[in-house]
Amino acid sequence: MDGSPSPSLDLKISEEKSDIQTTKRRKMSEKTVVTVKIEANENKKHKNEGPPSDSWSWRKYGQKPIKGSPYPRGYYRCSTSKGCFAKKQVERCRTDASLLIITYTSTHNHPNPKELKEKIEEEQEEQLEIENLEKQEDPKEVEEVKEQVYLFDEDGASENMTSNFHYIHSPLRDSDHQDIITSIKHEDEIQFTETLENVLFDEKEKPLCYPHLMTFTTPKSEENDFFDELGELPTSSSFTSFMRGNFFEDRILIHLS
DNA sequence: CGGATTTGACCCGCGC
DNA sequence: GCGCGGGTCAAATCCG
Repeated sequence: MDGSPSPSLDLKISEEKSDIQTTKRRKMSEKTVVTVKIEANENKKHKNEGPPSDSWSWRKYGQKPIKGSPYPRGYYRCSTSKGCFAKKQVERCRTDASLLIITYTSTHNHPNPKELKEKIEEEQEEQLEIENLEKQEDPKEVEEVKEQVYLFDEDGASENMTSNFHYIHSPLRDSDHQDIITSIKHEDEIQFTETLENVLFDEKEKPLCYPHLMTFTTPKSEENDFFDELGELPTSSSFTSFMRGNFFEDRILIHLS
């Protein structure tokens, strides 16, 4: 404080900074919250508070202790692309250390490297198939395969994957198959947000996490049980449709290495 | 040596 | 206006 060289300069810098920050903050409305169950806690030895790996590469830029929680929150931003605004926050559930709460903010503005790689490999395989068929000189079959490939590109199934960049819905990906499961919350799902907010973060009356609600490691026969339990909650149609639409689609496998 | 992580400082919003 | 809590920055440090 005593050594501040040029007050006017400092002021200017801080003004610019605050403009940037407020702009950033306004943009941060798009959030997806994912709770991740980590069964194999033994791996904590290797990666203490480390985040589960997903198909994006993240760079940690901060960590803060969170009031009321024994666990700090880590702040990560996407390091794949320089201009990418995607961020995530990783913290442990206050009441259940085996639950990670990951909050994704903003979407990636570039393709997912791994998905891109998979796509390229897929296309190469298709190309190979075409070439093989052409060798066999079966024009009809060749045409069929070509058509399929064409349609795949035409309807945007592959293009959208790389142009829409809404990857936050399946943020975590595979490798070692630990049991993980998760719930996901989108900020624009207001009713559901409130509901889940109550479940996860109601400090006044309830524990902050309901592990039994989160642990969908084998959901086939337990789905109904889960929804039975939810019956006590003020479920709205958007809530249930959200759950059916996204919840189980986004089953997540985590690689802890 | 370059990229990733750590960590204290700083800034901002919000509630009182 | 002040203090608190959360989010970000950036210098120092670590690591492959």
